[in-house]
This record gives sequence, C-alpha cells and structure tokens, in this order.
Amino acid sequence: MGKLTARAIAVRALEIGDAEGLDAVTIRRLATELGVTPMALYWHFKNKDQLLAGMADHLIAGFAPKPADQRPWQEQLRDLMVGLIRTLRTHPCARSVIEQVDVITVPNFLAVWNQALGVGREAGFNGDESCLISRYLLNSAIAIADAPAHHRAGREAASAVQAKLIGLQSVPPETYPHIVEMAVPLVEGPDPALYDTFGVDLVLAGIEALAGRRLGSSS
Amino acid sequence: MGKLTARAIAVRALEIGDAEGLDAVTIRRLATELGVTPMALYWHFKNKDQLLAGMADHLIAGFAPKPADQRPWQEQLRDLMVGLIRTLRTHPCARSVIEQVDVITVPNFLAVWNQALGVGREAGFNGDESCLISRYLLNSAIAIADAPAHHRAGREAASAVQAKLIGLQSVPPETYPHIVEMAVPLVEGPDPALYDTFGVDLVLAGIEALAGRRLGSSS
DNA sequence: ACCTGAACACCGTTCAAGT
DNA sequence: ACCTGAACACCGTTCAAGT
Repeated sequence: MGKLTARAIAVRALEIGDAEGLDAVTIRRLATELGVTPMALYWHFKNKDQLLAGMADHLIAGFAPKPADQRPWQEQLRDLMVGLIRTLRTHPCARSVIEQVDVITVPNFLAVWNQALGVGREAGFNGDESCLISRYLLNSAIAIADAPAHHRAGREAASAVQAKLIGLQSVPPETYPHIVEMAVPLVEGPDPALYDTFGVDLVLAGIEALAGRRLGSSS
Repeated sequence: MGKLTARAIAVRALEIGDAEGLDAVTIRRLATELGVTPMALYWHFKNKDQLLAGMADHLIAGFAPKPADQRPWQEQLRDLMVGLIRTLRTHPCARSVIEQVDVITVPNFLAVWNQALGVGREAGFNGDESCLISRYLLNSAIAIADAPAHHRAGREAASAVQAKLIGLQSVPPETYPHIVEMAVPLVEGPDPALYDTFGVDLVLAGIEALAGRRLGSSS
C-alpha cells in the first residue's frame, strides 16, 4: 500500500534496527520487507550512509526544543537534556545510528545543536567552549539514554548476562577487589531511574561549576 | 617472519584500523596482509567479535593505572582520566573498536574499571553510583580523545570539511543563528588543547560537585 | 520520475581435510 | 596444534535497461 518514499524507507529501517539491531538493517533486507527490489532504494538514498542519515533525521524529528525563553539557562539546559534523552530512548538503535553518522549534517539535529549552543553562550562560555559543551551534551545524553540495556534485554540475553557475571566473579579478587564486589550492578546495568537523575545531575553540575568559575574569574 | 599469534594478529589489525578506519579491518584483508589464509585467523579468534575484543585488549594494554595511593581522590581521578585519554589517542580507531565491544569482557580493561570504581567509592558514592561514574568516565574519555578529528584529517578530508562548512553556512540564520555563527569551530573541531583541559575539567567538576552534595547532605 | 535485472567485487563463517 | 581449500549465504553498489 503505502508509497515508497524516503520517509517510509527510513521508518521501516528504524523499525528493523530497533527490533533486531542496526546490523539487521541491510539494503537487501529492507527492500524485500518493502516488497521492492534492492536497487529501488538507491533512487531515494544515494547510498547506505545517506540512509543512515535519514534514519538519524527521522529519529530526532520528534524532538523540537522550544525556542529560547527567559528562564535561567540551567533550567533550559535541563529541559534540553531530559527531552533529548527521552527521544533517544524511544529508539533502541539510536546510539548505533548516531555513532555512524555525522550529526552536524543531519537537518533535524540542527535545532538541537543550535539550542545547545545558545545555552552555552548564555551561560557565559565563548564560542569554542560552547561547541565543546554541545558535543559533550549529546555524547552524555546518548550514554545516559543507552544505559538501561538490562531492561529490554530479557529473553535470550539473560544467559549472556549470566555468563558475563560468572566471568567477572572469577577474576582475582586481590587485584580487582571492586570488580568482584560490584559484579552484579556492572553486568546488569544501572537502575534506570538512578541514571536518569544521577546522570543528568552529573552533567549539569559540571557545566554549572565551570560557568561559575568563569564568572568568578572575570569579576 | 614473525609467528602468527593472536597478539600479532591484533597488532596488525590495529595498524590497519588506525591507518584506514575500522571498516578496512576485514578477516580476509588481514589474512592476506599476514600472508596467510583467512581461515588461519579462526584458529586464534573464534570469530570477528573476538578479534575486536583482542584489539581492544591490546589497545588498552599499555595503560596500567598505578595502584591506589594516599593522594586525594580528585588527583587520582584526574590522573586516570588524563592517562586514559592519552592512551586512547595513540590509536585513532580506539573509539570504533570500543564501541563495538563490551569493555567489561576485555581483560585489560578490568584494571581501568577497578581503579575507577575504587575512586568512586573513595569519593563517597555508593556501589551503583560508582558503576555509573565509571561508565561516564570512559565515555567522556573517549569523546575527549576522539574530538580532534581535524588534526589528523588533512589531505582529501579537507574538501569534505569545506563542503560541510558551506552546508552549515547556507542554513537559515534567523532560525539557527548560533549554527551559522559558529560554523567554523563546529566543522573544524575544537582546539585540541582546549578540549583536553576544558573537557577534563568539565567531567571532574561534575563529579566533585555531586560528591560535595553527598557529603553535605549526610553531615 | 521511478523501478527492475543482471552482474561485480566484496564480506564472515562452516566444514572437511591436510600436516 | 595449526593451517589450507572449497563452498555457502550473505553484503553494498554500478550500470544498462525498462515503463
């Protein structure tokens, strides 16, 4: 039914990626699922990298950061971070997609990027620093959003977890005491609720501290 | 000459990956470069994932964090972070390798992990939080180490940079003012020196701030 | 404009066999 | 123990051709 359009292709690719991992997203596989010849996709995307960019674009499309308002930059930054994390979490393959794409070339990421830069400037950082902060924010958001692998794992992954656990616990405790002590939280992943609050707090606290130092030194 | 050993294979794989990107590291390519049949590699690594793990293992092998000493945890943490970044930087393909591998299964990463966990505990965080901090540290170290793409780029990448720059500058300035304003630092990447100090400061400041809050609330 | 068909140059991996 | 040979089931992509 639905026409074969770049958007439809990206949507289907994301479905496959979310369900079976990005490695399952293959031009040929995608084509057969769409009831079409592999070459048909090349009309809409000139190669696989463009398809990945399309996936990234659609991934982040739902996230439109509100325009800069008059609240303190700390609140705007927290909103941006939390929203970004929530959006990324709706797509399990988000991390792999973004890792393989140059986000700065993806149209729908420009809004996020622009907002992050603006907040950086408002916090008192210069241009170069704001660029670094933007990268750092996206990077951290991905890490936080991607963390709770142990929730959606279940099923056959449980045995893999078990194997890793045994591996970690059979390590020499005198040389790696903390590893064996924390083997369980290490392999099972963090409590998602904790990482959400703790992770965001961690990132924001760092930025706030450096912003404070800047103000302090310039006064 | 040199015997075909797991170590020799990993070393050669890293050389290829560093020089041409991880995509160029292929079982068949690796085999021919080693003057051997592709199947020979399967004796030493049961599959490609194991080879990647071997690469990661060798990557980090040179980095032996000194055992916990009596200095304040902030200094130990900075040492860990800086050392990690330096080690990662010696291998341009470090990021791609680590992204494809479960670091917790890589033997030589256990020392780094254990040290990070120890510092977290010493800073007053509980077990779960220390696990999160360890992940966060590695993640940030990779981001910082990987940032100066514009240094080693040169050559044919220069035109790609130019193309991206034009792309960014032709974006509507009224909706994305900060993007066009900072197009140059965005595409050229940060000044490496700045990211080294600024990035590490950012990460450490965040951890320190949260450690301080914890102490404050428990007193 | 949009899609098909056949072909090319690759992959990772298995399995049986050699020494 | 360590390696080879042949084969299988995949990839992404080009190029000419159809409608």
